[in-house]
Amino acid sequence: MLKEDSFSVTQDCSDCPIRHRAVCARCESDELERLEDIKYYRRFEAGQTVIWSGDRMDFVGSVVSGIATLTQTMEDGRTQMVGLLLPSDFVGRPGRNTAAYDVVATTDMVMCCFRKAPFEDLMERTPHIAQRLLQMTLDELDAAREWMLVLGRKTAREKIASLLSIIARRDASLNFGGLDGPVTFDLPLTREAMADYLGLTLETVSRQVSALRKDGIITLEGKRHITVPDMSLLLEEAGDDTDGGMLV
Amino acid sequence: MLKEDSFSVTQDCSDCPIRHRAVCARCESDELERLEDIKYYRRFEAGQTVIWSGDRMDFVGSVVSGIATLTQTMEDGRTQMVGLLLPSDFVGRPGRNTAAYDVVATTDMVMCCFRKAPFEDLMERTPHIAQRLLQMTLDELDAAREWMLVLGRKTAREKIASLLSIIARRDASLNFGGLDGPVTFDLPLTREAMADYLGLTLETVSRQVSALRKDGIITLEGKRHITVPDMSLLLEEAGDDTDGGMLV
DNA sequence: GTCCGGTCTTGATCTGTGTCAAAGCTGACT
DNA sequence: AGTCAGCTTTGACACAGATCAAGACCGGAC
Repeated sequence: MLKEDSFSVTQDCSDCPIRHRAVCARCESDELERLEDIKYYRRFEAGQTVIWSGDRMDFVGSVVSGIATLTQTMEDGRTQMVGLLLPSDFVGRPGRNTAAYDVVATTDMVMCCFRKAPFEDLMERTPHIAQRLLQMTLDELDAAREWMLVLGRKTAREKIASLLSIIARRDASLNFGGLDGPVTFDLPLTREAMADYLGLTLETVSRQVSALRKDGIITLEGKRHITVPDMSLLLEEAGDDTDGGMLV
Repeated sequence: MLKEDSFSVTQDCSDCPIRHRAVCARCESDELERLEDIKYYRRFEAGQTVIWSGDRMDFVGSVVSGIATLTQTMEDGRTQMVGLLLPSDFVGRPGRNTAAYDVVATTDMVMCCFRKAPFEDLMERTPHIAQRLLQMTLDELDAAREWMLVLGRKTAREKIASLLSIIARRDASLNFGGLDGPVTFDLPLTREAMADYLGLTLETVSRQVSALRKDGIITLEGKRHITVPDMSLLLEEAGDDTDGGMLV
């Protein structure tokens, strides 16, 4: 279950600042009005595991700001990140989930609760929203499968390039920036988190990031601020000339 | 698009031999009757790619017999299998799919076509079936995420053990067999296909299968017929003591 | 300022898996 | 029966990435 004391309601949803891909009081007001249910913000603080593997999800929500990760763990402690939650991403599903949600940076979410179970409501009362939910789930499935290719077949350098291009793309689309000129963004993950995502060690991540810098594919300011002079070069490094959307 | 000449209608669905997890004329007759649409068998022959990456899926169906795989490919030819279709599995989704479906062994499917687009029909006319579709998609997503852990963090030996235990479990559940005593099954995949699934080379697969045999975890008759004397030993090798369901 | 913990980089070495190569097996076809 | 092609096994070696270890950097607490 959600640990009730790990977050707090901060404000009403009415000034939701960004467009959400899922359900959101601002952007989908006409659809959600009819649900007549509660919409509100919740804030999750960094460093917490807010949903545990095996928890039942009794809500739907959309990320407004911050970043969280979805992680699978083995008994001996090995972990694999299986998803990244960035602003505009949707959270929530019927039944139990199998991965743990860890908050990396303070994250605000728009939560939508329902009088009945959220998913019964969604399916019965608003089939068109249910259809969107299905579409988003399928998108996540596609993303997971593309990531399987990254994990199974790409080299360390290609993996790093893949991750950077995903984050760059996500960032650009949120800020309505283009991918033609240089792209600049802040890396929201530590080297260790990147390693967890890519099935590598943090040392290898560090080395490969340095290598990409030496080769002029990326520029670093500090540890986290990255500029990509030419996205097509990065995509080439990723072994990924299709510039179609990848990942979550 | 489905290559229309790559399969043929063989018989009516009325004698559908197995229970399907998805939609099936026999098992869900009351639900599907109301759709008043065509249900029929189609046979796909081994060695074909029947659906290509980027194809639009204009049908839903369920595997009756045979085996097919879902594969992602890079431009340089590296491939990663991202899903396995075994009897009782469901196929079909709105929109385009990103992976190619390859038929490994002659596969019969129950196809359900609709007067309108299949997924509009599903969502609008039968929300309870739509809900099942969502649930199945989520199950696939869970499976994909568990597989990401396998690909990213497990050793070759653990990967082999994971794959074998998945197939053993699927096989046992289809044949209503238990997992307590010895489990026997036929490996439906070549060493190369196993390697594609596991992000390994076929040589490594061969070596690790031999190693598991030498260590008494499995017994081989011929190349493909496998007996697992004690499933718990195999699960331990997989680094996977939870005997919960994995993968597709 | 100094200390300190967390993060990141770099180096040296080790090892698991890939690569290349050769040969064994098995079933299908003539 | 022989032969052939596809699949599989096994060996020798190479190399990418892991592991172990030492420091560098950087921001916050005091």
